[in-house]
Amino acid sequence: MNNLFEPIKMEPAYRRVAASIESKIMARDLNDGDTLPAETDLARQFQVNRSTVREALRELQSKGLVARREGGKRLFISHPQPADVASGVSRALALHGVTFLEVWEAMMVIEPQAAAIAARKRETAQLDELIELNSRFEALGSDHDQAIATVVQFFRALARCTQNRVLVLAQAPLTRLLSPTLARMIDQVPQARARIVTAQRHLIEAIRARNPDEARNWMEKHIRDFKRGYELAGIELDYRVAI
Amino acid sequence: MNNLFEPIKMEPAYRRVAASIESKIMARDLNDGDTLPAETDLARQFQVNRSTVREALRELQSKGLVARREGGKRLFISHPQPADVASGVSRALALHGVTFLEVWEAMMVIEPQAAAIAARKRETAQLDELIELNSRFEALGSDHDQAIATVVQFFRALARCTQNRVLVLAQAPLTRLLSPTLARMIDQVPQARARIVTAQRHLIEAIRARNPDEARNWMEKHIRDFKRGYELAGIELDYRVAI
DNA sequence: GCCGATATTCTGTCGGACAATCCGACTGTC
DNA sequence: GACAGTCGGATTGTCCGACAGAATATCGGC
Repeated sequence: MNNLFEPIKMEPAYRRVAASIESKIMARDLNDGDTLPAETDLARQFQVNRSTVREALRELQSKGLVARREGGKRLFISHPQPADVASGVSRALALHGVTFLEVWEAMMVIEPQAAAIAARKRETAQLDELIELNSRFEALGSDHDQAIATVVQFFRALARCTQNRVLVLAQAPLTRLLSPTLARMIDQVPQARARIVTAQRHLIEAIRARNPDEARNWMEKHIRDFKRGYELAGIELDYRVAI
Repeated sequence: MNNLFEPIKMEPAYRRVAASIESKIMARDLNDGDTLPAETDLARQFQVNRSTVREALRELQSKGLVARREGGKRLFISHPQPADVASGVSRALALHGVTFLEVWEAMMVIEPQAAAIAARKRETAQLDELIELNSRFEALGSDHDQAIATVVQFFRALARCTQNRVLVLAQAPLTRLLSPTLARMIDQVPQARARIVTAQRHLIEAIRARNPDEARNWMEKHIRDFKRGYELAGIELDYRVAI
């Protein structure tokens, strides 16, 4: 049966301080770039000890709501950077033991559609970036780490072409989780590089021509190819991704 | 010209402590449910002050890597809960001023495909949950908050039908960002509720019959309907979402 | 106005302290 | 044996005070 009383929650001071600052940020009462008052000042305002304020600040810092400028001392209000958010998501997924197959399936959901949208909305500079990344990938020698980094950058750049920050953020963790296993695949499947170059070329052409269907189809092929590559490389598909 | 030496980065002790514990967790050297040593003990092991350890712990706590059991005192290793991760993502998107249109577009990318996969992979218990949520939504009176919560739960439950944790996590922030504006829409468009019930019924039927195409089509209609509802409610589509 | 030296501020870290409270063990009662 | 009291140790939340070193502001000189 149902309990009559809810457990009362005694939130510690450092959490209340953090929540208070956070709400000011979310309400845009404190804006991006504003400098936060000094710790002693905050301690005075909240009527708590500086240690307590510091613990609250660590929390905000790891949420990405405040940050320190390069080599700087004072804290500034900042907005969570996509890279940080994405790394948090990847960490969570990795810890939950998500398999390669799940990541791949999610990419099959997102990437082809993203490519189609990119074909409709891309801007010239973004197309140039894709072209640049493609030729850089082709020019790379045997440095596999570089190669994988370039492939990942290609995916990210393509996501940016959609002009949709939600899609950019949804996609970032996927490529991040993919890259370690992608390394193994490129190592062991000789023809992988050529196939990637080809797919990228066709994608670029479709996006240049603003042809969504063609872009979607090629992206689908491209992603499907990854799975084929994994199978060829003898990597089990229920391999738990790691970062 | 290029500098010979890179600036060495002097990471503060609390960050090194946090990184050290985090790496132990990521390497599964510390497993889910294990109790963390007491603060004084950690301070002794790392040879730093307890205050320093505490700042490190706050960081891990807000990343969701350690948590405290209900009313407990000791810290335990835990895996980031999807809800926490999703709320971090939504916060980031909201702070970046993402518009309703971007969220909607992302939903158009993810949800129909997710529905198709759900139709292929759902289990019986999950289908029952969808049915339950649908009838609960229909039975609800004029309590709009309850209604929206139920709609959101329906989306989440449908995502779980895909058996894909990546999709679940990718989708969660979207519904979260959608719900505040969804409230406004249901308030102002009288026929909205009936249309939602109908769409959910058709979705359930398609998923029950394991018919991916039908599920995809109905989900597409369903999401498209949201946008129509917004237009009817006179909500501007470049409205910045908030949480 | 620009530049360098100096003073000031602020952070990172430390040590110690104390109340609250959680936990486990122990005890006695029904 | 199940259960309510009691008690002591362990642990957290919070505080205080302190100090070195780095970043920042100030000021005098050109």
